[in-house]
This record gives sequence, C-alpha cells and structure tokens, in this order.
Amino acid sequence: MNLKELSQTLGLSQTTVSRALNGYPEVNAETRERVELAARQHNYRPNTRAKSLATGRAMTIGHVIPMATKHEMVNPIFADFIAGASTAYHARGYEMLISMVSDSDESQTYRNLKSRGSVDGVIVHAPKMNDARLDLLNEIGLPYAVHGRATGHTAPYCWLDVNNRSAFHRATEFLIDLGHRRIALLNGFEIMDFAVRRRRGYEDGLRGRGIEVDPNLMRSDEMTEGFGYKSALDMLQGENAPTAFLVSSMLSAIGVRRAIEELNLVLGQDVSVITHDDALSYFQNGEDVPIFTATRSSVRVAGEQLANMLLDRINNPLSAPEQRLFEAELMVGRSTGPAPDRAN
Amino acid sequence: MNLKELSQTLGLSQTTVSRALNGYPEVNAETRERVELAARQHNYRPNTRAKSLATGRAMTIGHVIPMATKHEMVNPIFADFIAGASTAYHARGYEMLISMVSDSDESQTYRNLKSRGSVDGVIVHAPKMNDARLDLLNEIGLPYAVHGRATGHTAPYCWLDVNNRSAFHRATEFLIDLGHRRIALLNGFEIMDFAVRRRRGYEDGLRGRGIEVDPNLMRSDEMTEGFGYKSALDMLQGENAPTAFLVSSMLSAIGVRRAIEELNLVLGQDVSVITHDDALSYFQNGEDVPIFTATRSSVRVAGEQLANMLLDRINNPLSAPEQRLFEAELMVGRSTGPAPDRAN
DNA sequence: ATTCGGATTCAAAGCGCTTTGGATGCCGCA
DNA sequence: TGCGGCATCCAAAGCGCTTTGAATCCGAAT
Repeated sequence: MNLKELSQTLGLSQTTVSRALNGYPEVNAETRERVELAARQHNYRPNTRAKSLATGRAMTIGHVIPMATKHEMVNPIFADFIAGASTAYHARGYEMLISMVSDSDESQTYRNLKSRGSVDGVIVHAPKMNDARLDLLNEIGLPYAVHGRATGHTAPYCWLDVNNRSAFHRATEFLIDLGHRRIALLNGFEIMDFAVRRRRGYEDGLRGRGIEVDPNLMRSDEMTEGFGYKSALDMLQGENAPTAFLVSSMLSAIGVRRAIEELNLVLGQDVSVITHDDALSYFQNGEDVPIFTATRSSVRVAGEQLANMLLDRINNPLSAPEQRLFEAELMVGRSTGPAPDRAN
Repeated sequence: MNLKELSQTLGLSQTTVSRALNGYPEVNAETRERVELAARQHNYRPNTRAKSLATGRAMTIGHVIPMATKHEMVNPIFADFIAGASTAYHARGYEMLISMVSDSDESQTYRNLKSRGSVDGVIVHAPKMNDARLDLLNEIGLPYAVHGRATGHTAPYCWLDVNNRSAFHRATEFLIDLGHRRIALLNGFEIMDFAVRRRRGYEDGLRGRGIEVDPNLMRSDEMTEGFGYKSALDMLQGENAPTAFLVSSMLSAIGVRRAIEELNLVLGQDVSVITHDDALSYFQNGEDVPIFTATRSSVRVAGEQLANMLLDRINNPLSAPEQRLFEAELMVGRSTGPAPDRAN
C-alpha cells in the first residue's frame, strides 16, 4: 500500500494524507484520525527512498569501519559501539549504514556516501594523528562526529573521547604507589590518536614521580591476545623484568595473564596488570570483583551519546560542534598488588 | 552534479547518459567514452535514492541483529560475520543496513524494512528452533538467508551452517579416545538451534561409546567468560568432577581456563578443554600451536558466502534456495591431553 | 529514386513521496 | 449584502533517476 492508494481509499488527496501523517497543523482533527486509523489498518509505511528523495534527507547515518589491511582485523569494540549508536538512531527514526573497508579505500567510501546521497552524516572511527579524513569530510561537506580525537586537526569538530591521558596517568601512579618501579606499557599502534595519549599519560606518570622512561618496557602493536602474551613472555624472561604491566586492551591483558601463568608466576602478586576496559557486553571484566584492575569506560554509552551528538549537529548545523570528554573509572580488581620486592 | 546537469554539459539527453553509464548497448562507443570521461571529471555518481526509486531495487541488504534483552549483549561473532558479508556486498555494489534490536521488536523491524522498501533482502542471525521469523519473512515476501538452520521449519530456505553436530561428536570422541569419561558440556542457550545440535553431537558421542549422559555435567547459558569460569569452578570442586570440558565458545573457554588455574590445576594435564572457535579476527586461538584444541570454522568466511548466496537468490528468485554445510576442522592444541587417572 | 532496417538519440512518463500555491467553503463583521 | 479571514483541502510540480515509445539519420537494398 502506497500513499496514492491510501489516499484513494480515503477519498482524500495525497497532500492531505501526507500532512495528516506527518503531523502538520492544517488538517482537521477528525480527518487526521481517520487517516491514521486507515494507515494502521492497511499497514501503510512511507517508502523511505521516495521520502528521502523528496525531502533531501537520507535519514541514515553511515559508519565507515576501517579494517587493518594487514590482518583484516576488525576492532573488537566495534560491535558494542554500534549497539549503542543503534539505540540512538532507533529512537530518532534514523537507520544505520555500515561500510567495512580496508583503510586504503576509505576516502573513496566517504566520497561515495556523499555524492550518492546515501547518508546525512557519518561517524568517524579510530581517528589517527593529523587524520586526513576530517579534512576530506569538511571539503565535501559531509557532517561527521569523531569517536576519539584527531590531534593536529585545528578547526573545531564534534567529538567524544575518553580522557586517555588522565586514565593512564592515574593507572601509572596507582602502580607506583604500590611500589612498582618497572612498569611496562603494552599499547596499541601509535599512529592511533588514543595510543599516543595513553603513552603520554604513562610517561607523565612516571616522570612525575622521578622514574625514568625505559623504551625497553614499551611495545606498540595491534592489540591482540597474542601481542599481550608474547610481549609479556619476552619481557618477564628478560633482564630487568617489569613487575607491572599497563595494557591497552582486555584482550591483550588476557594474553599477559597467559604468559604470567605459563611462567608459574601469580597475577596480582608477582606481577601486576592494569588494563583499559571498554566494558564490552560480551567481555565483562568479572562480575563482582573485577578480574583485572582497569581503567574503565563504556564504549557502548559512547556510541549512544556520539550518535545523538551527530544527529543534533545535523539538525542544527549552525551551532558550535559539541565535544565531550569521558573520565575513565579506575576500578580496582584482583590483578594488582604491592610490588614483589620493594628493594628493587 | 546530477544526471540532468551532466547531460546538459554534454549536450546529450539524460536517457543517453544514463544508458552510457549503465552499459546499455544502444549507445555509440565514442559517445560512451565521452560520457564516462565527463562523469569521472565531474565526480558524478548517481543518487542511490532516486535510482532505487526508479528501479524498485534498494541495492541494500539488511542485517537484523538480535540483542538479548536481558544483558543487552551482542553476539561477539557479529563483527566478523559482518566483515565477511561486507566484502561480498562491496564487490557486488550493495550496501549494508544494520538494525540492532531487542528480540521483542524483531518482527516489527522486518515489517518495516519490507514496507518502507529499505532493503532487498535480509540475513537472519541466530536462528532458534521453530523460528517464527522465517514464517514472517515468507508471509511478507522479503527474501532472506539464514546463518545457521531453524529446525522445524519445513519449507526449503537458503541457509549456511556449520555441522555443529558432527563437530561436537568428533570432539567428544577425541576426548574419549584420550581416556576421558567425565566430560562436561558448556553450551549456549538451548533455544538456539546450534546449541541443540551441539548437544546432540555430544550426547551421541558419549552414547556411541557406551558412556552415560550425566545432566550434572551439562550447562547452558549465555556464552560469556563468566559462565565458563563459574561453571568450571563449580564442577571441578564438586564430587565426580569432570576431567574434560567441551565448550561452545572461546570466551567461555577462557573462563574455564581461569577457573582451572585458580584451582592450581594444569590445563591440558589435569583438565582438558576443547572449545568451538569461530576464528574471530581479534581473537586468534594462538599463532603457531593453538592455545585450545578446537573445532574451528571461520565465521567471516561464512558471512561472505552467505551474503553471496542471498544476493544470488535475490537476483534469481526462481531457483531452488541454496544450502551449504561447513565441516569444522578439529585443531589439536595445548589444552587437551590424556585423562589424568585412567582408573577413574 | 525510394524504401527499409539498424544504429543512435531523445522526450516524456513514472517511481512514491513532499510541498508550493492555490482553491473552496464558511463564518463573522461592516 | 459583500468581503476579509480562517480552516481545510487539493492539483500539480519536483526530487534524480530509469525506461518506454518514438524520432532521426544514414547507408544498403530494391
């Protein structure tokens, strides 16, 4: 059933029916009820394509998810972020279009989305330092909101981020307070903006307490379980082994734990671990007491809020772009304890 | 730049330009080149909305992802499945629309997608026994393909599944061959079709070797880390503890390992574990030797193939619906070994 | 020279909706 | 009685594309 048929059934013009259904005032209350009833009875729903052709609004938001060309790996936080965003779209009548694309094709994808009129705006995932995508989006005039920040981008833009620097700063100090002096950092790729900020927080934390930063204790790679495992195994067996690890993802932290156990050490006694925890729905950090002491911030909540920020921006393009900074919680779990040998 | 403007620039009619770009034969080779060149220069791309309004094809596939209302948990395999499907869509000029919706709203979502003309077909995720969604989709005439199977649905439909029964059968026999007699099953919710099949494989495996099925050794719940941990802790501390676990997901298997280690037992010696491994990109089961012995089947490959099957079906509705059954590989890793006490 | 058919091209209708710019009818008021 | 104004409704244009049906041109066949 389309609008034409529905209006014929009712003996009204398409104009009136359309207006009745879209809540315009210039239609008799009685008529409106009649229309709404008929629409419900006939299960009428306006055709999205036609509607958006007529209005010029796609009522759709695009998510361009970069896949590391190397491993074709999808960021594990993606599903939860999307789930959060989805809630917002659903509530506001928007749909969600997803393009997963190896990072080399990304700019083509944005251009396509814009010129084909498929979306009204996009969420930018995984921003890098001096991210070229933002310039592109400005150039082609596609509204966007960034999950994270892109250091180096000067013009104000809409973003939502976790205070990564402060989170890792606090985590570092927490470990130092427990007597740790040799603290390793297992970080994500340091082209990623968040990874740079985390490192800065870590370094500031050390230096603030007069501890020298040791490059041997810092690794940066794709945040897999294997990365955590191998790095930890390696470092723990080497000379001047760390007594604590600061890890950028739960997944890698699980790898670290595997290494610790393989070496017959005890987590939280011989070796302490703090991880960042995105509070993924399928990857809870324990139920009552957290498995890992963690800097925690829900990526799902981030998704929902950022989606709303983008929609606000689209519906009100002249307002200043909103920005939002989450502070991560430092949750104490069972993976941290006093440094084993204070004399160290 | 739209078609009208482009055709004016070229001094041609819209018809000719449209045909030139869409590869119709009735256009002069020279003209076509001229058109293609101009289109490239002006960065012209047809408006999707207008195109699909005119053709009646949305060139979009919907994925309706159910979220367990209880925990709002998203199935962790989702991202990789989507990544695979995305490859197929990309290659064939389709886009991907995602709706994440708590399972109570699902049928409304399908109805919407259909009557608003947003998609040409959908992928059905996480089929249950006697899944009502398939009847609904048949009724409203929306093409679909199922990831998994829905036991009880009689009419033939398009699906792709892993041979869960045989995988768990083989895994069970593998453990029995190692001398295990008390083998626990940590399964997903048994409303889910795959979970029922896995249980059947497990039970058949036991009975085939004359081992009685013990309900105390079977649990079924949401496949989280915590579920694995708690179940294993519980069972290992109880009387008649199992010597081996058959687990439905890597995540839960990690929980099982945590329990094992907390009890100062050794994985692969005191307790054996086999898990199903969906070969998730961000969750590799070790690099050289697998951490866990596993029944393995790539959910990403499944996504790509099923997407292609759906597109084939849409473009050729009269052909018989295709079906595809993957056999899982049984990969031997470091989590299995002979039963500790053969006298048991 | 005339006709025919193939190769090209075009004008216009149509996809299902919104929205502009009137119509129409009715009431109150001068 | 006549007119302005309000409430209500409608016809038609337009969004950007595809596609039908027809026009045009030109060389080959009659």
